[in-house]
Amino acid sequence: MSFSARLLGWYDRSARVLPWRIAPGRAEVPDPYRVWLAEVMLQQTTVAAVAGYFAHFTERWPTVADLAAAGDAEVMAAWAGLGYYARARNLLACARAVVAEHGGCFPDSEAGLRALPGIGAYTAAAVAAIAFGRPAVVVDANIERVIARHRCIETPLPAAKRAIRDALAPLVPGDRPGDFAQALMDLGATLCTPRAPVCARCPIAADCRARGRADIERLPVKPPKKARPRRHGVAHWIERDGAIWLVQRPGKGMLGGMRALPGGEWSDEPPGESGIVRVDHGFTHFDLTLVLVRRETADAAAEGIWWPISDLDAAGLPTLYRKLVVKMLERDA
DNA sequence: GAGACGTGGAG
DNA sequence: TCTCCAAGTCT
Repeated sequence: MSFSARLLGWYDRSARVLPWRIAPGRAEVPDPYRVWLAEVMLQQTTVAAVAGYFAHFTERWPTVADLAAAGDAEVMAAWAGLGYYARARNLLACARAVVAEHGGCFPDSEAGLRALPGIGAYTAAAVAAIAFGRPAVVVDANIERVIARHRCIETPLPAAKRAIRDALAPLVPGDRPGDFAQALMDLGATLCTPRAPVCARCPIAADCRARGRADIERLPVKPPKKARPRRHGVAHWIERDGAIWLVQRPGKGMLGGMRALPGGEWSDEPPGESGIVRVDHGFTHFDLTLVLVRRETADAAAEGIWWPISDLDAAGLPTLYRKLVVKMLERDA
């Protein structure tokens, strides 16, 4: 039996049930908007983390036109806590481009999708395959791992991407390419896991070159990690009449475009003053220690908004600031 | 190609 | 506690 037949047979029996997925065998037609939204949310983000956000977004903005008509602030606030906030900025830009330049319908080709904001090689291929049945070569981190092991590719990532893609391309079936891609991702997420893969239940183990190797977990080979430096910052708690002063961070860079507590630039050295509350927060490429100090007044020139303390959940603060606020309120309590 | 860019869960 | 890392994209 062919690679894709074995894989799809397994998928028909074992596909995960996910809110954005149409179960294999159902005649239902996928909604490209929902497929795209899920794919963007799932970039570098776990299924568990995405589920609630996906439900909220699709309920509040059922179509791409609804999303395109939404305001920047409400979309950024709805994304708060999910991370990688450039995705939210690009999400909105993409929705607006689909409405303005494509009459509200997503392009049905990989190239057309790839040209939209926030849609890279992976997402373009995934949407083309899943939403439009195009035989695109979908390669994400799961699929890289599955193929690197199946072919025993020893080249370290990211240089191995070419070999992985070349190995996968001839395996993509003309029929059910979307299920094929999702099957490989499910396989990587549930059986061909980074650690302790379950080869005994793998549908493609028969011809897997890494099966049985004691060092199968070594594949795919990845470059060594770099140490994360620690940085420091000060945030200001400016309170008046049961409200606190919130600002919006610059459109680019860390937490770009997100609502935040005001404060100084982050630095490599600890600040002179010690705060009343402190949080340690890990980002991808550095750890941050942020201290909170009271201030009586905001910068006269600064743009911002007085936000009721009783309704801070609705402010859409990223996790860093939410942690600080929670600690501050616990302290006062 | 390499670095920037979040967060929370698992082992 | 600590490291790894999850359906990547952009510059």
